[in-house]
Amino acid sequence: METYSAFLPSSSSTSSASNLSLNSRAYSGFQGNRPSGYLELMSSMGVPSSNVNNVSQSTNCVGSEIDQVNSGIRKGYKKVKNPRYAFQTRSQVDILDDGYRWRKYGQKAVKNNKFPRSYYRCTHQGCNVKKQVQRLSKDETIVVTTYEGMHSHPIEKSTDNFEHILTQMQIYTTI
DNA sequence: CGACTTTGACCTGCGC
DNA sequence: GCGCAGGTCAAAGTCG
Repeated sequence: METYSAFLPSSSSTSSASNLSLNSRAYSGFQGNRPSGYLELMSSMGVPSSNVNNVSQSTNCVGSEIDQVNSGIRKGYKKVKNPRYAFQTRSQVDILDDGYRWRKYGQKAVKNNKFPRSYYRCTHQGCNVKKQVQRLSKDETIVVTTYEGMHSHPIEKSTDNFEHILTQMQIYTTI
């Protein structure tokens, strides 16, 4: 899971300026595949929404990465190479309500991080999208959410609030 | 009772 | 080969 860390503010870098540059870089890397920006990107990859009540202040779309690594072959699942997309959110809570229903299937302590990483799977039948949620130890107000895979079904909740945030994110990334 | 969380065990990949 | 870290499973527990 360290592969996407290059997209995250590696040093102190919670400043907006630093995030901005990182955002732009991450975004430009995406543009080849998703020319319409984050809103469409997230929508198409199945991360369309969240409840703004959970987002205390800013949602910095820092990480976004196609990490073609996945877990190895094991009973019941195969070596699939799904794209992964990481987002950094400044939030008081770990779980952002993105409109989908998730079931937690694991939690692990992470090295060099006092906060555990939580593993979630979309509960929709036939949809095997996963996400990982982890809080940064160096700045515990920041939650990093990594999505893996694409939803094969519509959103289950209203998404208005988060779309507003996404719009702002899009503005950020297009500067 | 079904959906969900918790948590220890297990498996795999990787570096040494 | 060994140990570590990351990722997943699955049984047990909790909750509405």
